[in-house]
Amino acid sequence: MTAVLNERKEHILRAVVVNYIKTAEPVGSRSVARFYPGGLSSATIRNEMADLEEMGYLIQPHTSAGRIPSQLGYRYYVDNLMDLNELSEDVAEKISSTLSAGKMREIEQIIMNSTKVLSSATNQTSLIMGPQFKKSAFRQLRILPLDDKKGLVVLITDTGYIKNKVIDFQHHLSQSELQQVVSYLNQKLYGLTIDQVTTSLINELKRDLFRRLEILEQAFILLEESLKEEKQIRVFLGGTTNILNQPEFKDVDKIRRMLNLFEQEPLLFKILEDNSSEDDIVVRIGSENEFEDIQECTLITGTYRIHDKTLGTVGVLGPTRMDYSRVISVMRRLVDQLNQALSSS
Amino acid sequence: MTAVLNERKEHILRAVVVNYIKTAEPVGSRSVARFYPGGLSSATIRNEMADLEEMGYLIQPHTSAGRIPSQLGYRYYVDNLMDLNELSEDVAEKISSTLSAGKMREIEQIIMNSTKVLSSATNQTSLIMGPQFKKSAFRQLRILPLDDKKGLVVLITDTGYIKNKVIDFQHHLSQSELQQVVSYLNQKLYGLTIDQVTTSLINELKRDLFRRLEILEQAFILLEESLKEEKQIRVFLGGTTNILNQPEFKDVDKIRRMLNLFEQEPLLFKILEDNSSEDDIVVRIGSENEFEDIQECTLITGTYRIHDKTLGTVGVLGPTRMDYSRVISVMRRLVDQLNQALSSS
DNA sequence: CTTTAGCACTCATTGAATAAGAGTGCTAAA
DNA sequence: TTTAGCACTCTTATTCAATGAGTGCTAAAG
Repeated sequence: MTAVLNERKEHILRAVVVNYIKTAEPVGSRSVARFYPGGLSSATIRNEMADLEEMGYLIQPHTSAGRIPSQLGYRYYVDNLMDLNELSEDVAEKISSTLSAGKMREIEQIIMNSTKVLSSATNQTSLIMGPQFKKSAFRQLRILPLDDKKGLVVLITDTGYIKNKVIDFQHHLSQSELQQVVSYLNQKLYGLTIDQVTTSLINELKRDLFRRLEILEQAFILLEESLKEEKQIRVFLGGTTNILNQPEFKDVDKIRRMLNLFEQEPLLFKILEDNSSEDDIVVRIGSENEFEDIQECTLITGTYRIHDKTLGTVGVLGPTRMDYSRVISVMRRLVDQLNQALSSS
Repeated sequence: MTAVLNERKEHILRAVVVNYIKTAEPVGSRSVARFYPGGLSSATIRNEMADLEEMGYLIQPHTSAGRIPSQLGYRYYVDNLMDLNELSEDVAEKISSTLSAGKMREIEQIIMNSTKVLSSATNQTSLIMGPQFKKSAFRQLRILPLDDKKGLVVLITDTGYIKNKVIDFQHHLSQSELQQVVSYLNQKLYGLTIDQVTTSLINELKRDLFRRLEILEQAFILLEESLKEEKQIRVFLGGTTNILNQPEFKDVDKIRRMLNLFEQEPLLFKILEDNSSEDDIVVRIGSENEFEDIQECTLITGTYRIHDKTLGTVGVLGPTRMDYSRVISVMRRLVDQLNQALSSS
């Protein structure tokens, strides 16, 4: 990857990153000297730090200040220097217990709880994208007559989504006519993902059915609305107030921009979706993020799956000065548990 | 109500309130003099203002500053001085169009949209409590067999709630057995509110049924979970970032406390529920609020109904320096539209 | 008795000047 | 190559005076 630093420089870079993550203050040569095992003097460290700055790994906020890691510095740290610390017992415990308590829970419930654990365990804002409805496979469609004018359409997918909608019948429908329509639809749609149920397919089905029964215009509404819904996948947020604890967000204006972002679900969705990869865990530091609004932040994402099918993405968003090691281990753990919790249902 | 002020004092109090609401700056005698129609000198105004302060309607932040309304001052203004300004055409339009666009919408969707209009039209944070599930009346219970091991329980209330849950059958159930159970349950439960379906009633039903069929343990889970849910009514928030625009929230610490509150749904629920009254619109200024966390704020609430049954509460929360007139007219309008939108579905 | 002009006074805010302190870069010696 | 030493830089905190908005009070005018 990037040019390899000699061991001493690596030590120093690590010292700066670790210290800065902890204190949020520029770190000077003296503190690094204390940190450095093979007792070097601060003067030597200063020279090395000047080098590291020239190479782009460190930044000096002003002449008489210590150094802070640059984006490149963080990147080098994450790629080469960071060692994943073990999760403390209680955090691991907390994650497991939150996710496995009652088995009989809705998928949304599971996810909402996940945002809570994730944000509290990382002290950052967490965001989790719910399972992508449009990638779920159609399993069953049912119509429950409520009275002779109304019915309840129920749509069930393989990922456990259950959508329903009350519809008005235009004309009276006999039980057997309803049966016919429903079983026809089930037969045609079975196994398709919601993605694949295009408007044209629906229209085709409609034509087909109208030939036999001149009714049921509305029975299709649920399907059509489900399609629209692809743009409305929910993103769940947790710990949004955590950013207020970060000194980099002591400026009210920055806070506003950030919270504003949090209110725009579609944007969050895009951000998460763009980062959803087959990879285990992705770390996007600063301007590595495509979205301007978070280019002062680091976004760490992971994907969760059910039966090896990618369902959604979980993310942690915070300032670039973030405890990478901790966040990554927490997220790894969470995704594991999430996978288990979901596949057992 | 409170002691009545003479006309001149009322004029002056109104001037102070209106000005302060607009500018967020303490208003001095000179600005009131400009505002006052019957050209009085600032000295006279000063005397009157000193009186008003002594009477508790005004406050002087420090000796050489103008006056700001006290809580009592706001109260007097709201009760006696405020004239409800007409809603501007475009705001009225916006509310109507948001709520009546597609008729075929879920109740949750309607409410989420409402929070958006409400917050953007008032520049404050809006909160809306979803229909109280527990006060809805049971209408129908259905069980849809999915395969021979699983079924979908569907619970429908008169307020349009549809709850569903996949259950595992412990043993195989014949179609007719299922029918029996279901119709028995429907008969027993019809018309009861969810509130009234107590655990003891459920247990009674269980005993009753077990005598006939030794199965269906899980069919009750939906019911039982529905009961638990009474504590989980969702509160929808809109425009939380609006508080950041208020000068009274320029302190990061206050912001944190406020946002923290916003993250605690159960608390929000309590706050709204306590304020839900049969009355049209309720204004709670400062310490009139029971909850400490919002005693620097004003909460204005209204209730929406369907067929004359109170369903939920909508609220606007902001600093006591709030444009009462505007918020109240917007809310009145919104509640009206909401009532219409809900009763037409 | 009420209103108003006049004036001294108060207090928050602003900006400049100063002091303190942290940390650097450079030089020269080890 | 490393290190001690020192002058230098730049931020932060503090003090101080100046500014100005607005008041309260008094005494005169209506």
